[in-house]
Amino acid sequence: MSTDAAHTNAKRLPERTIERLSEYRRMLLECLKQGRTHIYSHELASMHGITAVQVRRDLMLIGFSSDTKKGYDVEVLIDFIGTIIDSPDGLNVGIIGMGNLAQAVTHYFNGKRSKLRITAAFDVDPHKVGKTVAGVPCYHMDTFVETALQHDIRAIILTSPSSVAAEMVEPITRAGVRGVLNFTSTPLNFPDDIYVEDYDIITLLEKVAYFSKDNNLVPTAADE
Amino acid sequence: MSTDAAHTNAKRLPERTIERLSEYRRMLLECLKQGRTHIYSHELASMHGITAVQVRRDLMLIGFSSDTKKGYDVEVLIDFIGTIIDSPDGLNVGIIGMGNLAQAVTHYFNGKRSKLRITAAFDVDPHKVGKTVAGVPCYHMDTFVETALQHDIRAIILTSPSSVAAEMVEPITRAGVRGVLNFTSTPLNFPDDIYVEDYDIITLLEKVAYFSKDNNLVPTAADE
DNA sequence: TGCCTACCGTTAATTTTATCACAGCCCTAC
DNA sequence: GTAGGGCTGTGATAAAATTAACGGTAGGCA
Repeated sequence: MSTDAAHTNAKRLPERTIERLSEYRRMLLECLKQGRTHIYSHELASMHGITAVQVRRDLMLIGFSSDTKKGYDVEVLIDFIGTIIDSPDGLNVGIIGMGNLAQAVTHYFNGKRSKLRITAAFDVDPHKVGKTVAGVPCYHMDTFVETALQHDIRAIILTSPSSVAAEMVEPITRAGVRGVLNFTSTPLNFPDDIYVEDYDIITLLEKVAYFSKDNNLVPTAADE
Repeated sequence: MSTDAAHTNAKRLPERTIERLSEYRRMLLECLKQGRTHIYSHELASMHGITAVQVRRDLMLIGFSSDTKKGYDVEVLIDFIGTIIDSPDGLNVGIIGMGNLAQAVTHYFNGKRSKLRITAAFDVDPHKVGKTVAGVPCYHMDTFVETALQHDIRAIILTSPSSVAAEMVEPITRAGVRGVLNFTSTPLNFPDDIYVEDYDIITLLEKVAYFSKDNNLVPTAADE
């Protein structure tokens, strides 16, 4: 009764499923490049270190089903995943902070087939503003809202220094952005209707370090 | 019978809890810097956009408990989290591929109080090998195994090009590394006793893009 | 001092996510 | 043809994570 789509039987896909779909697709593109036309669920699974059931379940969730028992048609599946996770007309992405990380991200995109386009970068460094950095025009942060609106930017990659990250919330919200990938180590309070993915590299590394330890258990009912 | 600690009542902490603990700590350090001595669970919670119950539960899981009702002692909690997620003597980290991403990661570490030390970088570019890049000595990838052993490197940040990522598995395994943070878009098959965290930036961005869409629901039992 | 508020720690319930198990069917081989 | 094997799709089950509920108690205040 509370969802705005309560009258239809619609369901939100699990976040992990979305991540895996993205990974499946990239693997499938690789397979396609190698001339492969069909692939079994267990093959796709082992490539990702997961189980075949997981793959089939994910595909079931998006309503994909194979018309043959010779595995999934690679090309068809690629397109189908695209209908789920892509926006039909693509989606413009802006990036705030044009340092090493931003340049790395931008370069990652080169050569990748994707409906995502990084169309504008923002920085305050006068050496970068007005130039094209890593193939993306760089604007001054002061002009963020109007430029973002001009470019119809819907998602933001935030790579500014953590110390100024909080100041970005207001302009990002005002520019009508719908999703934020936050590389900053500052948790940000956006309105609920903006999707935020916090992705702090220190946290990740500390997590890896924790699970790299020999002793990563915690005593429970045990006493001295 | 399979765990080496089966005789004690020990439990593995949830992955999410580890991530949050890392985030709590960084926030607490920030609070400490601002002269704050105590903090309530609901304050810590709202800073991270989660609930107070979640915070209290996480702290319960690691066996932390406050001796007062005036909130948690910031400094004490910081140290306690450290006893859980840090290795007592710190942990040496190596980084493979010294491009933009690696330099960004390395810079992120500067000024952060952490038991993690990036002590060696590896690349194949002769312009980088033998020099100090972002404060870290850079060795040739050919010398990886012996150098990693010398430095007692336990965790690896993998930022090489995806196309050669698979070739890194063997030397990393051979060097006795226990954890890998894989920024590559290639899923890697390490032995089970090596902890791997796959973090592909394209996947993340596609996820953000998906949840940025207006329509991210999937029909279930609904028909035409 | 003694009530009252509000915060903490913990158990229980719920929700979400992943795994198991199996029915059905296409494909292959004979 | 047709019997058998192997792959898919999915209901049932289990595991993981989050959220709710509540008793206990320190601290504030009259």
